[in-house]
Amino acid sequence: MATQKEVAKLAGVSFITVSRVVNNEGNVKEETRRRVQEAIRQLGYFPSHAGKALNSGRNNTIGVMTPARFGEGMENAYLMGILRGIELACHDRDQDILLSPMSEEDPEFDFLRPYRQKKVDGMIYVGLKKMPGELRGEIAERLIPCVVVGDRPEYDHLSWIDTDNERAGYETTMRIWEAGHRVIAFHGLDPDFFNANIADRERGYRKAIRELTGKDADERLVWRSDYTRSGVQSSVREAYPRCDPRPTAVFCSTDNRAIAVLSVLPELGIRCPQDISIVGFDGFIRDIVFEPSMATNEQPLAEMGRRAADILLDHIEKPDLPRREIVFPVAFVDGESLAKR
Amino acid sequence: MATQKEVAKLAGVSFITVSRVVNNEGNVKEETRRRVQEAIRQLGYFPSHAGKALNSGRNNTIGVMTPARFGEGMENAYLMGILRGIELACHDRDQDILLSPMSEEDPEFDFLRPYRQKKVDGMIYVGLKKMPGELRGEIAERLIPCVVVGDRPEYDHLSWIDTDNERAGYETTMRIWEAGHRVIAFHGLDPDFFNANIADRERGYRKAIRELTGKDADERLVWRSDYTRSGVQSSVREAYPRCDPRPTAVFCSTDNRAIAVLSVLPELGIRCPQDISIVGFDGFIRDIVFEPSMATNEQPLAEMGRRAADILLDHIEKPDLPRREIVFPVAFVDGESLAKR
DNA sequence: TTGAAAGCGCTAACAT
DNA sequence: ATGTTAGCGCTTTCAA
Repeated sequence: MATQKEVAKLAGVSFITVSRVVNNEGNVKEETRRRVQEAIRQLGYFPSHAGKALNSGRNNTIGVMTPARFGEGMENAYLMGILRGIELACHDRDQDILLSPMSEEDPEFDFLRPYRQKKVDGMIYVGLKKMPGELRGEIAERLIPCVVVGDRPEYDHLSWIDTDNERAGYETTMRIWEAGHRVIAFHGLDPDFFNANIADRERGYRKAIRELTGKDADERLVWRSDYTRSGVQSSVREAYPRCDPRPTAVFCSTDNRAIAVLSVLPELGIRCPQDISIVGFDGFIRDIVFEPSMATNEQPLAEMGRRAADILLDHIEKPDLPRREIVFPVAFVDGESLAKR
Repeated sequence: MATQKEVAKLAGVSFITVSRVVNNEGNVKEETRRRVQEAIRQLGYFPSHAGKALNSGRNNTIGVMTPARFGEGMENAYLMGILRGIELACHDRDQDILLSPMSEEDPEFDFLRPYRQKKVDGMIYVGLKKMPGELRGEIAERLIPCVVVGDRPEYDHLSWIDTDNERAGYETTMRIWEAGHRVIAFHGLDPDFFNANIADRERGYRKAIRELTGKDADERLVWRSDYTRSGVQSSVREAYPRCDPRPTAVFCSTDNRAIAVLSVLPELGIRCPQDISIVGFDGFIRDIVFEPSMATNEQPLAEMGRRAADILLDHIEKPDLPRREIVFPVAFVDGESLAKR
């Protein structure tokens, strides 16, 4: 592919003039400019990224680091929603996105590699799991432009964007109560796993229950499992019959859980919403499950991704900008799965 | 961040020795190597990508170009599945993935930009729509390493990977027939749109019907709409009552369509699977819709993405390799939505 | 208005 | 075994 030099030769000027034309700098006679442009067109010249990057230190590329992986089906609708927003912001600001396939199982995985190689100007961490401590330390110390999405690493120099999961958990529980339910179960995550979002939702649930009943939540009403459908199903099979009185509503910490809970109801001989109400969280399945339509909570994923990228790019351009902490609200979406009693 | 030069200074050697150590070349005394490594560690040196790329012409990055965008919810489970596979291959072969946010609405969008800038070594086109003709021409002419996924641009130098949609459409129709159905509708796409996959599935349907009945398919049984749920719904509302006799099964060209069809049944006073069977295509909702569980067809998306990336990387490494054309089989997944009669 | 020289970080080729 | 020179494509001085 053609280089500046070749264009220069064809146009009968020096390569620096080509550079000037390409970058729309002044100080080029109109006729020269035209000649250069013609040569560019003729040779199909395109400025090479590497030369530019080497020189300027800028890549016009941001990295997305995440322990979450692309999956098939629903698995990673969260990551996809965030990426959608990042993409929009990057489109507006002429940036590309670099995905570096790394997995935590890798003994020597290093989320920051793309930055260390100067392949990207900054990074967005989409953290369904917590960001590793050493990573936080290094990012803070070396002032690496970075924005965390979906977690709140209270750490200097780390900007983050999150939704108010605790509040959403609280308000959802309140809403279920107001619909007339007095025994409300929560379906969360096994303690072997950790997920900040889910933990926050549970905290909100507990807080609401405390306020509403004057007592701490009955632990028999807090159901738990791993991430699998079968795990959820067996947890419900076990936990439901043990509850006394039986819950009339289950607040599920994710839509996937809500679906799995829904699927196990027939064998327990109960129906939704006649016998039990179900509320989910995420909004991923709103368009898919429609009988009953699912009451859930929706996070503004695209908006979050977009803000993350915008903040990151601001940081990159002006390193002294103060870090940002943004909490997005979660929107409740009503559905038939939540019935009045 | 430290450079080779600084490391060299600290270790008391010349920068070329640092390069040798970093690249594990021979001809370095063990003691020198150790000294250099210590200096590298101390300074946290990491080879810069730009310098290397400028020199070698290789970026160790492949681009993914696609008119499909990341979406929220189900919208782009297809793209996500493919990306998953690309990611796996790239992980194995130490490559990164570049996403360049471009949209066709953009007057001056140019899918090849990242390649022209030498930001990537090759590209994968994930084509739910057909690849624009000029693009195909340029790629072929300039021998740009490129693999097309989900379409078959019969063109020199263009490798592609696709699933056998026509055969899947044919076999699915056969299967529905074998289940005892004699009036089988097909739900496809409005002619205003084009989607090679869906068109192929329809072709398979028509072929099977011709073989089975000795006649061309009854056009009243070929339903069509745009991509929206409400579009699908109203198409069914209109088309179903006009059929005489009424179909006992609908072969939907995508799962999204199947869901939408399912959702409109109540108002038509028919139930699935008792009154009408439904078969989908894609397998995206297998884990979500379970009453009835959906009979569908699954494409091996991750495997496809993986092969695409592998082929692309082979092409990049050995430009003279012949182009590849790979057809993956589609797997039928049985479900309660397809009932015997 | 144009150009020459130097340097960004790295490696290949050629010394020593 | 180690170092020197040159050059990848570009931009930033500085000079004409």
